[in-house]
Amino acid sequence: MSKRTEKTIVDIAEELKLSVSTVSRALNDNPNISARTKDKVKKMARKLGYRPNALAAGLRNNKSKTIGLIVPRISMFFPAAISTIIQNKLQEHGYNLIICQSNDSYEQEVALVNTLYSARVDGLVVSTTLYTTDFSHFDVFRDNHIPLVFFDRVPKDYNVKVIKGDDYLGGFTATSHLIERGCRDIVHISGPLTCNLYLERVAGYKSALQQHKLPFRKSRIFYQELTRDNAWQTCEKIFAQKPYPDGIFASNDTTAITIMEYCRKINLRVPEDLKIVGYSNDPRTEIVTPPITSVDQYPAMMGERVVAALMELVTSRQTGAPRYSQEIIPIQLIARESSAGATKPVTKKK
Amino acid sequence: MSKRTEKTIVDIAEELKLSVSTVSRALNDNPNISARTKDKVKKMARKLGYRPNALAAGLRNNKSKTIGLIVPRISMFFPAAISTIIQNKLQEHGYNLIICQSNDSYEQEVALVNTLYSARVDGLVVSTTLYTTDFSHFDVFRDNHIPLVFFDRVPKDYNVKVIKGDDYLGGFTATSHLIERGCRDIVHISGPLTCNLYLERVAGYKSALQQHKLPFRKSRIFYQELTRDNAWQTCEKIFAQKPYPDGIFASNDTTAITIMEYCRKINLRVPEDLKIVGYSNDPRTEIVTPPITSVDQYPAMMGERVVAALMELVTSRQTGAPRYSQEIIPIQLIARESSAGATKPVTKKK
DNA sequence: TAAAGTAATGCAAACGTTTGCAAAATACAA
DNA sequence: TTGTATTTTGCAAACGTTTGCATTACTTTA
Repeated sequence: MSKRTEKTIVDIAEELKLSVSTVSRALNDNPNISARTKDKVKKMARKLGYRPNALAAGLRNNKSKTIGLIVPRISMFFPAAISTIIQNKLQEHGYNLIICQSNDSYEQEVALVNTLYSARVDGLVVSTTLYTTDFSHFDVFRDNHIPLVFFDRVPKDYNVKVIKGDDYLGGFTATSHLIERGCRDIVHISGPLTCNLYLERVAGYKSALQQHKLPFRKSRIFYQELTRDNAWQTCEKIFAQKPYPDGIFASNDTTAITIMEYCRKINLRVPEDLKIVGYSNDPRTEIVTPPITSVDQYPAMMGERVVAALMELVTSRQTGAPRYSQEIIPIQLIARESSAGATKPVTKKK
Repeated sequence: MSKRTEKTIVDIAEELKLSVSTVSRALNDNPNISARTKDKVKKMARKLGYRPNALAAGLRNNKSKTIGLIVPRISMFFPAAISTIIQNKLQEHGYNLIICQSNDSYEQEVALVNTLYSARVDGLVVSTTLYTTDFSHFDVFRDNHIPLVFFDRVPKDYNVKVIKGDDYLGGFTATSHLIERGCRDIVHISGPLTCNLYLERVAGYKSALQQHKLPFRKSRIFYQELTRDNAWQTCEKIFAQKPYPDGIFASNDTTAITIMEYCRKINLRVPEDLKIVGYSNDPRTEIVTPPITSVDQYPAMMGERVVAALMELVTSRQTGAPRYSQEIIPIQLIARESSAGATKPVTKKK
């Protein structure tokens, strides 16, 4: 019985003795409807409390004015920051955003891709799971030429639009920074190598060591999901026996912060005894004591580029515009107290 | 040309020489379709790469299996935590979630409510803007009996389902705690009173003072948007002249953290010279030095209750189930170092 | 005043589902 | 076998829009 109040353009048409097509056109500001009619229609629409039905319009037009977004989790700084930007930018373009979290589960990601396809989103933005190595669940989008953009955690060997940070340079810069500040035995705590961006940071780390003629040792690098618990456990391993490292480059800030807490517990001074660099420039790095050096990834810029790329794809759905390409967002090292110390000459060996 | 690949149930029907109705029923596991037919249909659906069109189904059924969520911003701890819970819970119920941010702008909130209505969401969950005092933009939902649930920042005098924290008790507990730890001159930094929950916390603050026979002074309470910048400025005001307060109860953790940083800058010892209590139990309170006492609001519980309430409303759309009621989620004070100190007897005056 | 041109409106089909009701096919009983 | 009950399937309308094409209503010009 409650449904009696839902007005449609048919109601407007009847009320005004016009045809539905005229009403539809009037509401959409079609140029060949007279100004007077438009006015009448809009007034009546307001009077009746008419609300357009996006489902019906979407069905007819084959577009929903909705974009899907899949991120690992919304509670982590970097994806949250990007989601915010994307949401606000898309709003300006008149698009809605369906934000979904995969919780870093491959199965959930697959399920989400399918429901978002069913929802007939006009485009999909994804930062993949840590463990996504098979990308065939995105085929529906790619093969149907529905705009598809990946950011940050992006696929390897899958032709698609990609916007990522400069992770190689990030790893290289972070490590070089530690070396320049005097570190000679640097541990790297990395995410799992199934995720491409960690691979690149590791490559940057290695390359920095090499360039400064420092030995690379497999035992000085750890691969793990970068959670607080794992960080703590790894610290226990690292500091179970001497010699202690004099620097740690952690591939996220949660890990870096946890390392610092561990150091406090075992009375290791940061930065005097151990220097730490994190990744992402999470605001938390600034409020801990001492503040932690980190690698900024310019989330705002990345978010804006994602939306720009998406809108390009959306508007050029059938033109021959290239559906894939890779864009690299720069990084910047933000030096803070956790890696302070005299910049030492780096060419001479210890 | 790309559209040629989009299969529909009509294609399945033709392929199988069945009617579309049979195919539809088969896919929906309707009981009076034979098992053999169901099997055939599902096989063919898979073979053709059929994907249901949620828009069409939604139009026909007058439901979209989608819920809308409006929060001030997704990058703040509390709304982010709740959103995560809500999203994951809804997924279990087979619902999609459209997360939107109002950025604490009333105009944006109004706009979002309208587009979400147009999108024909099956329900709406809202934590309002700081400045929302007129709630008439929600009338469309309320009057059409579309499930509508508010949490945390909830309306006043607007009959609707509400799930909120125990803000009065939170304010009371936080203040009492400071008093018990020896504070006699307690500043309260509150959010704007347009938002109901701050009003209640203020009431709790006052009542605690009164109960311990401490004077309430208007000059010791500040109303502001609880940002980092505002917190810093307020600190400058507070510490521009003596006597300094010996305790501050801040209505969010960002403010509490900023106060602590300010204290470090002016060499005021926390907790010896000044004790601090925040609100929300943001994980950041735990990693700063010293860790900050805060009031936990049980976001997980609140999120779960929100979804439960929503699902109740959704499933009992036309039964006479009450569309409004208020639920209070408990709070708990988490005492940390920022308010440490001997528990002093509180009855005797200074 | 009629012809021709332009502006404004209407008709009807289509988008992809679901579902009440009718019809057909099968099973069961006599 | 025939009739009846039961299971399975099909027909067609409906959901609320949009849009190509046809039609009608106005202007303008000669």
